[in-house]
Amino acid sequence: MLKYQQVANQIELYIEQHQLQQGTKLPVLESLMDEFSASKSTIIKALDLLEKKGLIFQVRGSGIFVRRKSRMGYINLLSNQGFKKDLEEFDITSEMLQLDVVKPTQEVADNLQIDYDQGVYYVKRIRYINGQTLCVEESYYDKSVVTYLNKQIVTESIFHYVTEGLGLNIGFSEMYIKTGKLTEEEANYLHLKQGDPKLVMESIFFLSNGKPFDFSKVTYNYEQSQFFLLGSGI
Amino acid sequence: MLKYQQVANQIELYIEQHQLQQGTKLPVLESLMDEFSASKSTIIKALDLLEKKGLIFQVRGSGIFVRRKSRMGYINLLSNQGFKKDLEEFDITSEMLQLDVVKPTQEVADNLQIDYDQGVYYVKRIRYINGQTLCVEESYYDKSVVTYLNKQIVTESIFHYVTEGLGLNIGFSEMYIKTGKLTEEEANYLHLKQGDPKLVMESIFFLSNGKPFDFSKVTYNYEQSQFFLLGSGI
DNA sequence: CAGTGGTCTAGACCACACA
DNA sequence: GTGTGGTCTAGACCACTGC
Repeated sequence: MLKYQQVANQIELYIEQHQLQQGTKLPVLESLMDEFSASKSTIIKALDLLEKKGLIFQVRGSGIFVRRKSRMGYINLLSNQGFKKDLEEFDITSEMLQLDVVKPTQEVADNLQIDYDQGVYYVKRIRYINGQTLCVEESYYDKSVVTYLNKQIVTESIFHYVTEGLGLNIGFSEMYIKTGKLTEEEANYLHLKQGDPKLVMESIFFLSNGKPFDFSKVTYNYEQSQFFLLGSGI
Repeated sequence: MLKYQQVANQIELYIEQHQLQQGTKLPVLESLMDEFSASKSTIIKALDLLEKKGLIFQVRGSGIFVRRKSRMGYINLLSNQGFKKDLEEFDITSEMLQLDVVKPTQEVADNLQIDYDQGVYYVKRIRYINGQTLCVEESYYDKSVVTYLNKQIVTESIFHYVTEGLGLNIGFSEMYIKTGKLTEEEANYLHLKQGDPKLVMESIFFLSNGKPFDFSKVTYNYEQSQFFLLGSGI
């Protein structure tokens, strides 16, 4: 693990364990440099990580301060990207409804940047949060990248399999969010009524070499889902 | 302006003007260092900015590549620039419905971290996109920070006034997103029906010293609004 | 004006991609 | 192995905050 990540983790741990309240000032840079035997740049890089995570904020000429905790019960749009680590915090289970190799529709082919005659894995799942229906998820995986899927992989974590099993690196993602009215089929899955509100999130995940490999459409239960997002800088 | 921002701007300009396509490889670091007479760290910091913005992606051991453009017509949740930049091809106007100094409710006082007897500015606005109602916005400003507001400021840009007119620095923000059903009043404003879907976004904006000064609740017309978000790293 | 965070540099060394 | 991006360092200097 990189040094600045280690430093960040240790500072984070310190804040948690000492239950530092919002506004508490952390030691000045020079102290942190001494404590962690690191250069200024390394400390700053660690602090930038924590700032991005929303734990602290830095004020030039003044100090480094603990930021208040954001509201509980919201899903973090930027850390909960389907990655294993973030899903573990909630009690999320999933049930597979379908797993097939299909020809992509134009929409899917466009988003995955593949030809219409290339096969894709189609996966349909329902996810539950603490036993309640959270969302219906339809995912398409480029079969030339994700060469094999089975029920076990799909029920556990596809992303874990992609990174660990296939040794691929996930680089970045795009997410699109809209609201609309539930169709009859969606309403049945979510135990809601047709015409009720839904939140639809389309995501595209890219390998670190820029190749898109996963296009997903997720329909959320509007009663079970709320999201949050931290902004920094302007 | 800082050097790494300048470098980032120039590279961005270069990509735009040469209409570089997705996957195009940019010059290697050393070339960029020469071209901009900057050190490696400075170039990397510039590239990090562009990566965060979603313009490029960097692959260790391989190169720096242009990322594809994301879909048009979506509002960037992280840009913090209002809608102007994302929807600049559309015609956005806003109408002020109310501007008053009021006592905060508990919800407002909590979010702005002030006492119940401190005054806050209450601003209610409607925003239109191409003549259609986009959203209804209710904002509360801590009056001890935003000491004065009038109709002109509110109709133009409050954030511009806060930064330029009052000389304050905006530091970071929190955003909370949920969906629900429109109330009768909201439906009237948005020219939709009671019970139709709505997307509600609550935002809290903080000065760079950590003081929250703006708490806003925005109710979007579900037919007119869609959002996007770029993820990077893991 | 003292204290503190941020930028910038030059260079050593490391980690990964690709052929 | 070569090329390329990333980490890390030590130190000079800059910019902002607040007494």
